[in-house]
Amino acid sequence: MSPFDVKSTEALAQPMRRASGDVSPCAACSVRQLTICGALGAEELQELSAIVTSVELSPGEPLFHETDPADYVFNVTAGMMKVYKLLPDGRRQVTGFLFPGDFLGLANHGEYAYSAEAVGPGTLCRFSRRKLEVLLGRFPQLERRLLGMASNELAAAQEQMLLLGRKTAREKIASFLLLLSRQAQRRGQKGNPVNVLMSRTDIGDYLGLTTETVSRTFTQFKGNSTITLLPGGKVQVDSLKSLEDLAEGL
Amino acid sequence: MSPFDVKSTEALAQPMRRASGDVSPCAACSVRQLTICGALGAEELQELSAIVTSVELSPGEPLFHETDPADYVFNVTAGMMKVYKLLPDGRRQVTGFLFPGDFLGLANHGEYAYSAEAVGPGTLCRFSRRKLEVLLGRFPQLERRLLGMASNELAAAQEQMLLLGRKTAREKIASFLLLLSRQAQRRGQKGNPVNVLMSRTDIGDYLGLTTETVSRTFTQFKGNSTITLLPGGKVQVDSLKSLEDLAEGL
DNA sequence: CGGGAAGTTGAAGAGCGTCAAAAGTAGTGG
DNA sequence: CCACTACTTTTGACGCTCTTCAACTTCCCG
Repeated sequence: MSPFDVKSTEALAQPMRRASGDVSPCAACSVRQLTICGALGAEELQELSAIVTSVELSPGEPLFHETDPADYVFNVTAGMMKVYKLLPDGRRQVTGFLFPGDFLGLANHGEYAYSAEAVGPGTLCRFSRRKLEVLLGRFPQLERRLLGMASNELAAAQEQMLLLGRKTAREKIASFLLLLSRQAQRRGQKGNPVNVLMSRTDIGDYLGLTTETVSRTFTQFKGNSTITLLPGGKVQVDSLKSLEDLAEGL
Repeated sequence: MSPFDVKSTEALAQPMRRASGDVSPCAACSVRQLTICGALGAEELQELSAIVTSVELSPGEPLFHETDPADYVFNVTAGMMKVYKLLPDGRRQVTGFLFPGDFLGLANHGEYAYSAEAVGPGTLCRFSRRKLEVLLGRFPQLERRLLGMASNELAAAQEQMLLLGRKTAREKIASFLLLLSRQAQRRGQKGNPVNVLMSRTDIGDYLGLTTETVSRTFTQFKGNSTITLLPGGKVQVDSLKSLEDLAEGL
């Protein structure tokens, strides 16, 4: 992958394929191709798996907090994480929802730049930052992959700034539903109905809105015949065209 | 530099120092230490300078437009650039102001992910993306530096999302003035008075506000004895404490 | 079931946007 | 040097979107 030319990850999550004789748990990892580990061959992968430990989180359990010493970096392997920043009075901005294959652990002066916690139950791979850096020096393709992922995140961040700064509540919600749908499709799931696993509060904190406005806007879309709210947090998109037009302000 | 641990660039812009015998223009570059070029030794620098051309821009002149084929990447060497994204109806979100040493050219599927234009007169170094990628493969420290810069930008983007999603107009303007002041100090200039070189419209498009609100908020801070507006777009900070408290919502 | 959290709905209000006009600033040419 | 124009900034009045505060309903999970 070119480090500049950010192709959205076309690779789909593979079903577990554990060849007999594999000693590395990473070799069987279903999200390997989505993340930095996909850049490595079998032997290199084994070195990587030597420095990794698995972390399991319960719903709502924090992984780390902004300003904690940033000794580890992580890879989501199952579930969904949210990362966010707080203002002193408690106002919160969710800067992203992370899915299997996504990478966390960006730091600033040795401290995490944001907080991270599990939305539902989740599992992650934990790498010692120090040890991973040694491997980065030895395997340049790891670094290249990391750069590609960072570029991707940067493009997403800019799209989100456009949303936060210039879109209306309707446009924000429409964009959000489309984003969730497209992300699901990239992970090989179906894009409709959309699985909205996070709470209204989390959605509001991601879009710069209150829970009430999020709820009202959903209701409005329901009245529009744009969506139908299904049980279990699923949202059926009845008019994709409507949603796409709304998202772009048309 | 660790690719994860993003240290704010402490290096200051150096005055031009051209040793006799230098053949590479890069060797004399005053912002070299601030950007990827600082990762290279003299010989490597010469290879880099072989693939670079200089670009001069007049005030307001575009460098590239979102969706243009992304054949080049750039380094700002003088002046200030703004990068932005547009909605179909013309609403604009400025995602960043770039200063000497900053890097541009992130792409998505071979197309630029945002538009870029000069604010005042500016100059940049232009690299062919293709040729630079070859060098990246040969000089891993270039890639590491690039990753460090991308991580820095990512942290800044998250801070900006917090601002756009959760801060009030007053908090946004206060944060903006502090950001400009700190950036100037990092570049070795003095942080007070703050040199505000961009228009009210650009500020508004950066902070998710209208020009009118930007102007009104400046007026309000003036009445507060927090700032004084000086001719030439300079803003004198009279009470740093006020501004810092405002920025954090205290 | 039953209790608590999450979500929805309602009414009122604030903050920021919109529209309009005045004041300031800069550049141009006589 | 000043007048003229064009643009940017500031100020004012008003309106609308979204927030705030509150009550009610629905959904979970024990």
